[in-house]
Amino acid sequence: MTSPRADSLRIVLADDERMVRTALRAILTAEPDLEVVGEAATGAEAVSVVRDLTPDVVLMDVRMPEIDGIRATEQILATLPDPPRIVVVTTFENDAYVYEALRAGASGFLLKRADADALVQAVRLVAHSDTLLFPSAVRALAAEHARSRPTPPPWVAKLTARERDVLRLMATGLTNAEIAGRIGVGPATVKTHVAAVLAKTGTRDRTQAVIAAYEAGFMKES
Amino acid sequence: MTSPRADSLRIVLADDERMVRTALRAILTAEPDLEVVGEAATGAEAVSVVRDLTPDVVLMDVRMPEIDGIRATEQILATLPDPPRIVVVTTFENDAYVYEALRAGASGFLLKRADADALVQAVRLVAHSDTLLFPSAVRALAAEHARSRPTPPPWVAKLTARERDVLRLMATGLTNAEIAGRIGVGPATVKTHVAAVLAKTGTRDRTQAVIAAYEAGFMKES
DNA sequence: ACGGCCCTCCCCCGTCCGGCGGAGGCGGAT
DNA sequence: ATCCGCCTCCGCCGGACGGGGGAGGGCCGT
Repeated sequence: MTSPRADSLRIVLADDERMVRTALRAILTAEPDLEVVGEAATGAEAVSVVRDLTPDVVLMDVRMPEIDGIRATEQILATLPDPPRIVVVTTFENDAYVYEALRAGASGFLLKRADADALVQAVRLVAHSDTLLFPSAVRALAAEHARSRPTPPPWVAKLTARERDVLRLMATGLTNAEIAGRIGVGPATVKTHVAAVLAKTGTRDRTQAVIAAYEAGFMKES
Repeated sequence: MTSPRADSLRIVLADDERMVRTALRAILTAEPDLEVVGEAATGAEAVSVVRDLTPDVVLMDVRMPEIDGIRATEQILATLPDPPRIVVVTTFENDAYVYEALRAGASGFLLKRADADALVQAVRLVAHSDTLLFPSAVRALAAEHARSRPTPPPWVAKLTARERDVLRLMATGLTNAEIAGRIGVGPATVKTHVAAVLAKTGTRDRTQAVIAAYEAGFMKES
């Protein structure tokens, strides 16, 4: 897709912290074959800067004001005919946003505490090739991960402790009577809790509630 | 962990196809800072060769006779005090083994059709750093992927096509009547299929059946 | 031609479930 | 001191569900 100029790699930095941009620029410009051609402090700015400068590689922070790195990545890849390779930069590994960014089409990701050597090699690597270390397999993996994620359910927070207990037991296949025996209350009480769970989850029967629990990843929070 | 010699990176190739080893050796030895110190044609051989030569990087094929690349990776990482970085080499992306290899502790993976430039850069990268492109986040992702796999349920095969349809619809929260309307049969027929599903899955009600479907990863085979 | 499997549908019946409205106690917040 | 949320229970009712048993038709392999 992106064809790097024969002379040097043109890079755009997008990060809301000036210090980070400065540090990245210092590291990258020390290399003769790398050139930082632009910076952006917000996602929106990143989109327009990239559109104007058509760099080879974008180092994109995930957490930025206005438009975050994921949306910016989406917009860049969707609107540009010959989009740059986008490397997502984050402070924490296991950042959930990273997976979404990869899903959005980012070519790689990078921790801010990576040393200078790794940084420049990564930029060169991602610019010259995508058959390696980030083939579509990883993107598919991330996509799958993100697909099972996008249910950061709003209702979980609204459930009371008791209702959570009951839902958890519902999701193991117990009947109301069995749940009652398990948590040491009367069957009528369980019915009340079940009704509350159904109302708060927006489901109409226990089966749908259990499905919602699974889809929301509720069963993994054991 | 691994501390590369200041002079050059010592590499071991493990692949059952001689041609592949030759090709990799040709590419790598063309670089002044890379040195191929050993080869192995089987997983078992790879383990002993690595143990003897203590290289910095191992390029490991996944599919090999006797012991495959995954087990070899496990054994190397488990038995050596200062293990090398292991890069898994595969022909096909989306190779399911790749995820298991990453889970076993491999530092990266590489497609055989990767070009020479990408190959050498990847080797350097993986030898010098792991804060980048394959931090533990990706490994955790691979682990999660592998963890959700090992549920190849025995009963799925025993379900008839119709019963699979019904189970799939059950797991979307539909009632028998709704399922009947959806697949264009009478409610009585659906009841029959549901009963068959319950019997074959060893569950007593639709809720437990849906749980079984989710636990078995049945819902991902859409 | 026959048995076997699958899909289709029927009736009866007992149970479980979910919706309705109501009630008491208890603790924390205002 | 009062209100509000949570937990605990009660009865009533209609509908959905699951078990049991039976039956007809189509397809396939023997």
